[in-house]
Amino acid sequence: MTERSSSKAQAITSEVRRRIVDREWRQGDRIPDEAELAVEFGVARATVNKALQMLAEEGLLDRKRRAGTHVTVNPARKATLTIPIVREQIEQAGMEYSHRVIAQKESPIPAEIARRMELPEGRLLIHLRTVHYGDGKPFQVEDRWINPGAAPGVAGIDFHRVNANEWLVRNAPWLRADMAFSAENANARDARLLETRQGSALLILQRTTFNDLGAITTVRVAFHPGYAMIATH
Amino acid sequence: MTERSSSKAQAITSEVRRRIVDREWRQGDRIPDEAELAVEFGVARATVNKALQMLAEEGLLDRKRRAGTHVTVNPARKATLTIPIVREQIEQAGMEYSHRVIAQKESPIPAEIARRMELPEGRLLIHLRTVHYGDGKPFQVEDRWINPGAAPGVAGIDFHRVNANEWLVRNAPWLRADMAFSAENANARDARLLETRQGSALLILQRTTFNDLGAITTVRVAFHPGYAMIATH
DNA sequence: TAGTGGTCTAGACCACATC
DNA sequence: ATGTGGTCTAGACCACTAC
Repeated sequence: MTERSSSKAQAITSEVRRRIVDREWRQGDRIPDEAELAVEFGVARATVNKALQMLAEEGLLDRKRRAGTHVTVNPARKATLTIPIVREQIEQAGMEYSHRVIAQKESPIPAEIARRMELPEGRLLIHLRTVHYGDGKPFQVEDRWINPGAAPGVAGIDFHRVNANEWLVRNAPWLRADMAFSAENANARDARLLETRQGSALLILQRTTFNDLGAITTVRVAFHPGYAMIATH
Repeated sequence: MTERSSSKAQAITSEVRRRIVDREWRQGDRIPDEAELAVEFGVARATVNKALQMLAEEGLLDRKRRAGTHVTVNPARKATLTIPIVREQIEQAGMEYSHRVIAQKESPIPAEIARRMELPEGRLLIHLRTVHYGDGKPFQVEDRWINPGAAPGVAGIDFHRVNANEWLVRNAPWLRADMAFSAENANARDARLLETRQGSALLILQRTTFNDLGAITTVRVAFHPGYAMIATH
């Protein structure tokens, strides 16, 4: 084995990855079965199983009962994004965090929001618009709808004093989330709040979270121009 | 246990998730240790271990030796994006795929590309610009640099005939990838190729891949206006 | 230093897809 | 029908770190 790692399973993933990258095992090839690899590497089959399952999750291997394990032909690229809590992100960058609530009120939800939250149109939800700043410079604008029906206790909260994101994270854990990234030209309101010119390209993140009571919250985040979201693999 | 699932470990993750969402176990709480849960659920400790490790990877639990397992206080939201191969994506949408190579030539790399690829400035690489179409409508514009030093055999390929993305995926598997999403206003060239107006907000994906020989390729993909990248959790 | 999670093993049985 | 991966078990030892 070329690589020593913290664990045997890790060492096996490294070695299998190497064989694939060095094209000893090519796309579409069937690789030896778990029992054979267990003998080759001198470990239990369960250890090989763990290693190969990690690589399958990464998308490098295709595994099927009876058919065996094959090197994936067209690996779809998977990327993991971490969407941090705004305040933490800003503070980690060494800037001072602040935020300003532009509006907090109860409103009937428009059709688009109803669709995203899988709720009937016109339902009364809490509508919240906030700007988050780093060292006084606008970092992101947040347009959020909160469903008290799925977030008990939210009705009495004054989000001028409490950060909505953090209150929700702490008090309404979710089971499922929908998320989408896109780009939009800044409208007049975005431009004003982000202190940029109308038409600037903004990275937009839309996220809706659900628990067993339904949609908790949906939010549209517009980042300041030039912001890039980094992913890893 | 409330939920029956395909496997015991899955059933345990569901039940633990339920206890967290229902706030039986609250943020910061220490949960029972693996041995106790194994007794409660009537399974081996290894099975509990597998279940809790899955939840820890998801970010719902914090696990430390000796300190035990705690419900994460500020769960950072993780999202997994799948970046499909263009052709497959277009065909899956029921459209006919085509592409057009705008330029293929050897050029010295500019500073920005050199930095991204961790190569010396001025090195001669293959520079490729391609537009991908769905039913004849521009879907994305790709501006790519390929390093023959890390992708042996690439020098002789005519990318007018072979799709670069697919050739690379098949012939130069990577070990590491850097990736970033951002938004840019369409420049004149983007606008012309995507058949949109200059200044449109475009979702931009930049990706650089590496193997043990160094950077294989770096690419800037500009999607057509309105495109959204969907993530799951 | 002791309690907790991390990992591994040898063996077993099962589920599934292909042969 | 049979070979392959999926999962589980009981037990063991180890590595970390909070106490």
